Amino acid sequence: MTKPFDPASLPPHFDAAAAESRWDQAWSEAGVYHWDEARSRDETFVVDTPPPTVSGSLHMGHVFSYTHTDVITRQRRMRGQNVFYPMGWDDNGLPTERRVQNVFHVRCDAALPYEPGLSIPRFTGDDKARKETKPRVVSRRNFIELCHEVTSEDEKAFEALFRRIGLSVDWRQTYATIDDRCRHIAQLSFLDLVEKKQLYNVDAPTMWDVDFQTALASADLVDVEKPGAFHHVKFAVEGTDESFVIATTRPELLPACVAVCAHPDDERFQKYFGKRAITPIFRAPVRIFPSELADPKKGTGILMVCTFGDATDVIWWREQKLPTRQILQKDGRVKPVEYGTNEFPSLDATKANAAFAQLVGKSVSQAQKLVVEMLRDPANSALGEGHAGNGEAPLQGEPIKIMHAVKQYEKGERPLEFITTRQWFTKLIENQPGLLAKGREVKWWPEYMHSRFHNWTEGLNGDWCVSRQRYFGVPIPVWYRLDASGAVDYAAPIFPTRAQLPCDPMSDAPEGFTESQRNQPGGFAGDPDVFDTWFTSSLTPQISSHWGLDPSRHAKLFPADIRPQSHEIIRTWAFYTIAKAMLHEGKVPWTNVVISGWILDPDRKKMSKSVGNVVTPMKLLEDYTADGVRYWAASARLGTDTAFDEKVLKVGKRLVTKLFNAGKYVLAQSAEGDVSPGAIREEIDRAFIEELRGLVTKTTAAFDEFEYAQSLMLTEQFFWSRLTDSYLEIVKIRARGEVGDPASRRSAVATLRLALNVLLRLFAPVVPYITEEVWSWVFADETGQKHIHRAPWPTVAELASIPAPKDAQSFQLACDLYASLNKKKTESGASTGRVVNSTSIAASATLVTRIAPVLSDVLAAAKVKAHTIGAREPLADADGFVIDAIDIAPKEAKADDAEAAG
RNA sequence: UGGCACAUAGCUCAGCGGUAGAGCACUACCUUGACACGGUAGGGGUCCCCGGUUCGAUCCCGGGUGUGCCAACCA
Repeated sequence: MTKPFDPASLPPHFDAAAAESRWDQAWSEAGVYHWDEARSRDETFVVDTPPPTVSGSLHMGHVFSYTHTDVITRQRRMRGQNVFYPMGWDDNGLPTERRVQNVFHVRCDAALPYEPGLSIPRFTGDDKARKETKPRVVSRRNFIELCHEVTSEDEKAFEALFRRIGLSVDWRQTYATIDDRCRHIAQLSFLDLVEKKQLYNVDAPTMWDVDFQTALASADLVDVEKPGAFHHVKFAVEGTDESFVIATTRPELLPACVAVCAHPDDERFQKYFGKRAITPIFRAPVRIFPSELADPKKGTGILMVCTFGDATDVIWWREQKLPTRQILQKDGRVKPVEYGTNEFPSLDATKANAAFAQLVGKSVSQAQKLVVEMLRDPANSALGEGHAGNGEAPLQGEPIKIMHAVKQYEKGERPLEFITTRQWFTKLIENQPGLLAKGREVKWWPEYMHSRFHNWTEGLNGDWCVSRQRYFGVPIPVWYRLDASGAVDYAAPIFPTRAQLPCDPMSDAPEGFTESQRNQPGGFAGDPDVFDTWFTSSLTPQISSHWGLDPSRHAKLFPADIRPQSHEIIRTWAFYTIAKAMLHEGKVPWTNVVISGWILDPDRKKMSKSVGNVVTPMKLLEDYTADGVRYWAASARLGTDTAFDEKVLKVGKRLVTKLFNAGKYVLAQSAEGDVSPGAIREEIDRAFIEELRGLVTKTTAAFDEFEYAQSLMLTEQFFWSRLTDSYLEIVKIRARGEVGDPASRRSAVATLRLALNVLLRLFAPVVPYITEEVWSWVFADETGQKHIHRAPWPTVAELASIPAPKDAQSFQLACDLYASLNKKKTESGASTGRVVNSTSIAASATLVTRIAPVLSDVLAAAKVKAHTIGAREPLADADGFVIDAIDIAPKEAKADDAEAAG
């Protein structure tokens, strides 16, 4: 006898919310998702989880991609792999910095000393009070402590949501990108790269955001379409009576003009090469040189080179060894300079200085207006006596308005500037070939995502600026000596020893110095800067593996097996992670990158907080259950952007309900004696199992290619259309013992139970709650696998003991005949539940023979009392079963239905 | 301007060298003992356009068009 299972003990409807919290707790207590440190690397599956930014909230885009990872991970766990699935929190960086400033009304000053035990209350005042109260200024270390306080709350909320959606994370393996270990490993990375001569510091023009006042890397930039205008400005050619007109969108940089250039083949300007031009207003003599980079068709074909208007200016400055005339300071305003010096030569220094004085302290846009006004004044012409056109205004015509793409910081508002500052750089350019090779070594899913990496890497045009002039981040672990006059010696930085890490050079003194020597002549100064957040985030595989801290753990967890992420950060996160792994150990950081697409809103726009079109998960989890939400996420293939569609969630919830009901029904079927797979002996049962074998093969192959959506679709189709709509309906009567002998009843019950058991496991990675629920009713005890998520993934080998059917199509034929009978009933205006007194069936001779072994089940299911079946020419196999006649019994009278009885 | 991707039923999406699929929506019917969050039957598509390869193309190749992304362009 089967194990007693009383379906009546179950609630009529599945209470998903209760089950979710119950199972989450049970899984936690049982350690179902724990990584086993004792098992070997080759048995282990390591996930390099994306650490979400914890300043803010999670939306469906997060749920989407994290579910993809979880589905893959769960299937690996069921395949017996020792899964390492950590979670990180990215709290390092600007978003947290801003939030902490607001929450506590504080500002950070890296120069201040650390105040141990400092406690700052939350700022409760209104906006007015905020304006009137001066923010409390704290040291960087104290600021970081405050960041921890704020982010730990977000972390709790995030963890709760991630648990609710059933991420099978090993919550013992967590980190925050600003915690001690991450700081330690990031600083170790810095030291290692210094030792490997892959890191250097240099005083050079750097991409700079004037609002945040920090250096940037090209990966931090975005293009923004902005209005601008071409200004046509006349320059004179020294020692001639000639002149030419340049076009510029940045007339305010005229005082920083250091040269003029045109294409070498441009006949209009060839005669000027080697001569000097004279700028208007400032009357600075500047070189005129040829360059292939100048486009004869653009503007007027001849242009001014300034220090620095854009990236090309930097190239010309470097290649042509042009002088530096930096007129913008770090806040984007014009700084004081003096004309008539070597640095700022002028043929009329008095006039130049008078003009420039008006610009000092002005912003770029204010300066532009002023310069344009000056250019309208004929007195400011570059053209001296003897020049044709002497006496006209330098500005030729009105500025021509255009829209053009301008690079700016992705989090910023104003176009970036190039400002000469001292920064630390990681070498990329000389490593380009190696990086491209590493990109090919990694498997990309989908494969075409590799081209994103390849294109970006191939297009690199500078090293990676890793220093940022911010407060909240990992400090750059460097001090500099001060000479007797107090000047900083950047040439020989002092690095900490590895034992000193993690360290904050603004709070800690270098070895051989005492704190009293800080900022004193002959003493030292700490580097006030922090790392680019990607400098730390690019180490997530090493952070999880405790690189540099625990060699044996590192060997077990590095490189990782998969890196899940979305495509817009291939150029940042994926790229930098590959770069770090290569530079440190010559390895790839992971063997597979799996790329999730985006969730788009119904207008096909990316769901993002800044656009304000995000859908938050909580309501959807309540309405459609965690499994329903996961079903939605798992329905989308890797790499594919998907429009958010609530209908899919509905389908997911329906599946959950159906699994609950089907599970309940199947497990309620019982038979005397053995109902293990050995009892499966009927032809139709074996034919059904044969199809199940095909499903197991196909879904397993799909998962091997990370095609979880394909696996889900196949499993769902099989469950719905093969099991519940067909097989279950056809064998119902036999399973109830109303037809056939006890052995055939056992065969039906055994088949139903085996199919349910297998299907639950195939579904488990996608819908962990309902599958665990149904599993727990009977299978948990029966198999000894307490949790389905540790139960083995189904294999064909596991089904090998069940003999193949005589005819692989037996089940399909039964379905065909059953459908034909149903169709005939429907056409006759009767419901499919009606009893058939008699019917006559015709088919090809082969079909008549082949249907025989499964005929009784079909007739029972269709409630056929009497039938004839015979071969008829010229019916072919493809014609299927033809129902010639059907005699449907009158509607059965119900005992309690007087009307129907009459 | 270049690279990549996508273009299939009203909607969201599968599929794929052999004359089109699912779910939702729609129509008709059925409260049958797991499930009406169900079932049965059905309507609905020049598989973006034009060429080519092939016995045969929605699928492969070439060229368009449209959409999205990534990059270049910033004088």
